[in-house]
Amino acid sequence: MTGVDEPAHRNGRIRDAARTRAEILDVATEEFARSGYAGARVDEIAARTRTTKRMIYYYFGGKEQLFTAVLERAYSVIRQAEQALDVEHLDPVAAIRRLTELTFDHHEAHPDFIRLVSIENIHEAEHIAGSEELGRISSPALEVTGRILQAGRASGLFTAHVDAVDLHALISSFCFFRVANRHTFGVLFGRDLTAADQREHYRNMLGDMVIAYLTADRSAD
Amino acid sequence: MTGVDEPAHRNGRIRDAARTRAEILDVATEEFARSGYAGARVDEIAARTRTTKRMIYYYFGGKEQLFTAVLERAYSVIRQAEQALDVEHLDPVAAIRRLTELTFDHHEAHPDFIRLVSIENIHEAEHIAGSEELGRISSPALEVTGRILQAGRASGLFTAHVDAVDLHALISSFCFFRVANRHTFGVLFGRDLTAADQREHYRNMLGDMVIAYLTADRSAD
DNA sequence: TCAGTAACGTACTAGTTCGTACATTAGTTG
DNA sequence: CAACTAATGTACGAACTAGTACGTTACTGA
Repeated sequence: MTGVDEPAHRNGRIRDAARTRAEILDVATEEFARSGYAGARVDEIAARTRTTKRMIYYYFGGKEQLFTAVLERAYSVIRQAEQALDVEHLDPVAAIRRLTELTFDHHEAHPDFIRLVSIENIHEAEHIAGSEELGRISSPALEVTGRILQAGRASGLFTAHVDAVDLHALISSFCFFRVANRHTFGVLFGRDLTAADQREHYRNMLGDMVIAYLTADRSAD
Repeated sequence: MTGVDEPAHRNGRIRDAARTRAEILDVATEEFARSGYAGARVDEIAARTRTTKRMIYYYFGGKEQLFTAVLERAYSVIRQAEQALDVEHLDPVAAIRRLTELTFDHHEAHPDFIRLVSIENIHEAEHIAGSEELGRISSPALEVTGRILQAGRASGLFTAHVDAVDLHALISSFCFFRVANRHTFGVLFGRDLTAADQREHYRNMLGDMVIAYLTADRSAD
């Protein structure tokens, strides 16, 4: 029985540019994340799609441009999720904790994305350099953070001298490290930072730390 | 004029197994850090030493084993530096701040090491897996941290529920992220986390955060 | 001093990998 | 419905790359 929306042609060949493109991106994301940029094989990516290598060059031009496209899509997925953050009704401390937990959860849920970021940094961000698109989609998340910080300072609760970018770096650091470096950390220190039964522990730890930092007594300063 | 300790042979060829081995490791460290495991070229490494590719296979057996040797040496260098930490005479808060700054400075000083760790995590630590040597040399640093934490808790200053491994992860996270992800972070948020004039700012920020976390008022718990 | 061995160099190959020339077919539009 | 174009498939090649077969030379110890 053939699918209702997939007309059976002579050799099952249908034409759907969007689907072919998307399928290539899906498989390429996995392959690049698994093997790194140089380690990924164009032939292997092609073999795991329903199309051929020819189509990768047809749609993307080459391996480099394919990797760039993979990165751009991966970033936009993450940023879209951040947009959904709704904390304006919460008090600053609760809002920061919510933001922290959202970041934590997203890193946990997208290990492939994290690997891609690691890989792109090995290559000194050369594939996304000059993409003002990425700069643009990154700022909205910071604006929410900035408003929370302002509210916290206005109410006298927050005392730390950080802006939204620094705070974002601080929060992302632990979330990123915990997932990205879990393998070497496990070998060196015998502890799995991503063990399921420790998830709440680390999630709370990060939240506690960020709140403690922002609200610390600085009367001695 | 020839060097005093380099006897001039017919074709300037001298034999020094230790030096040849070390030179290969030096060049391989750079090359792997620059290009990743798959991106690194054995021929390129050989070309940048005073010896030939044949010697890489003679001393290390192959590309994989060479990479493993590079990682093992890089880790042992870092750990040796941590051994030098002398904080037993300081009060717990000052000791933690000192430990934090040492970690921060070491990450800043060894970007190649950080890249190697990123790369090894892309490969899920397969090259150092099973090296009990690395597990052994990692623990001494934790013991120092553990003693500081104990002293801090004993004096009632430290209230946080973390052990040495968690604290190490916390501190390393920011130090690592700041160096490892500086390229993509720069493109996305327009800020260079490793800018020289911001160094003190971030060094203090991390120290403040760790201290705030460890000493936070937990009377509400 | 001379035989043995550790250290080293050259030249080559088998297999891989990115990319493309060329051929073909499914939709689409006038 | 016939030309046209977007989308697709096949087969191949040039360049690269890890690894090795084979030969040579410096050092060491008896």
